[in-house]
Amino acid sequence: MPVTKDVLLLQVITHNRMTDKKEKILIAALKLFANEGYNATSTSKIAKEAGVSEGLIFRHFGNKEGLRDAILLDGEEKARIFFADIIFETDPQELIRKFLNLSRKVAEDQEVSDFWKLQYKLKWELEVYGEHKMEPLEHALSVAFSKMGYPEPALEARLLLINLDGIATRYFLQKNFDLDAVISFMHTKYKL
Amino acid sequence: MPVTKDVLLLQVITHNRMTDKKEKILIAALKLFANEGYNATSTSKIAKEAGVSEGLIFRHFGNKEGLRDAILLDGEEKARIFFADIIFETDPQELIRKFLNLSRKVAEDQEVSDFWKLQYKLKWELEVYGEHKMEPLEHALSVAFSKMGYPEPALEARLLLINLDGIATRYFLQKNFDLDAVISFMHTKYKL
DNA sequence: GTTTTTTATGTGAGTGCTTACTTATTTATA
DNA sequence: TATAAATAAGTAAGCACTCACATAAAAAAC
Repeated sequence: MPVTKDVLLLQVITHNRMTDKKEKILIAALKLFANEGYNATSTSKIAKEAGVSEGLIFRHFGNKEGLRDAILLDGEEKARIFFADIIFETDPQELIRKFLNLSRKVAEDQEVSDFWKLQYKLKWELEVYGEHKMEPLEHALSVAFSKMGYPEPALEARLLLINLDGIATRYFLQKNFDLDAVISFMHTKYKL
Repeated sequence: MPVTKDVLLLQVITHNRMTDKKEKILIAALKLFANEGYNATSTSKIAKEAGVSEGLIFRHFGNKEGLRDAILLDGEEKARIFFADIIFETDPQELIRKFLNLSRKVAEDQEVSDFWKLQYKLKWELEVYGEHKMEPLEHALSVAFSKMGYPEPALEARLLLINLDGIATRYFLQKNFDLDAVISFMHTKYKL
């Protein structure tokens, strides 16, 4: 069975249900990890924020690392959904355009913004990049650049993704970063 | 008195001297903060790594934050020195070439690598970008692009610096990142 | 359909250990 | 000998995690 957009969406709809309190722990941990960092957030703090006994964290997730991994696993799914619309675009120009619009889409929604901030924060705190998450996107970009006649589509795709990491760094950390100026400049560079 | 390369270098040579053990603490803390993170590194660990009693850290730096700030302050100076050779280059093509060579220079020296890794790690842990550190470099790049006839030199410079942040993210976090492939591709893109 | 048994969910007071930091005392240097 | 540098041995607070126990929900037995 081939992987399609519908299959990706289905995987989220059929996601295993969980208890109210378990979900509250996940939401509280996501918020605290994103704002204070993983190591700086204690399990007692998470329990307090979630309105739950501390022991329940360990009942559901085994240990603190288990809670972290549960959040990361959930994140992989969210990321795939977030990229699905780009990956299955057939027109190359439109694909690049949609890709460049990613950061604007992130900036528009506070919850989405927090999610990606956490992803980058954890990357640096745990020192794992998780390149497999970006691989389908890189491949789709590479195909698009190839269709558009670029001489080095694979490298062109990689460089564009590296650029996205740079933009994320600035957007989340530099207080007066002018996102629109940079994105529209990139539009002209790629002749869109 | 105008700021020149010599003035920048002088500031390091005349830098206040410090005791052996104080410097050992700074070196150990830099290494541990860079590789394990600020919150994940205990003062006792630093003392052990430096071969020094734990109390000495607090005698010299007051508290853990004081040690962190001392490292960051030292870092601003190191960053200026590191960029000086690029900023005072007059030939635009050579300036861009030297800039693109920065990451290779970082990769060559473990201590320099630790230093820049720490800078980025702390950026994310403390959520401050410190754009003023990069401003002279951005200005120099902008002038170079202007000399080379680029229509939007300021934006071109900013995009190149953003790219550097992306490259740093990959270089420090993605285990199999091919730095040389990306850098040499950028050389061709800028026709160097 | 009610009782009994089993399982899943949840609690809060502990556990030993580590943390950042202090203080009293000794060692080196000028 | 006076002052600064360094140490060893603390301290209270906070950490991740455990455990005996309570309750609620589901399954099984009658």
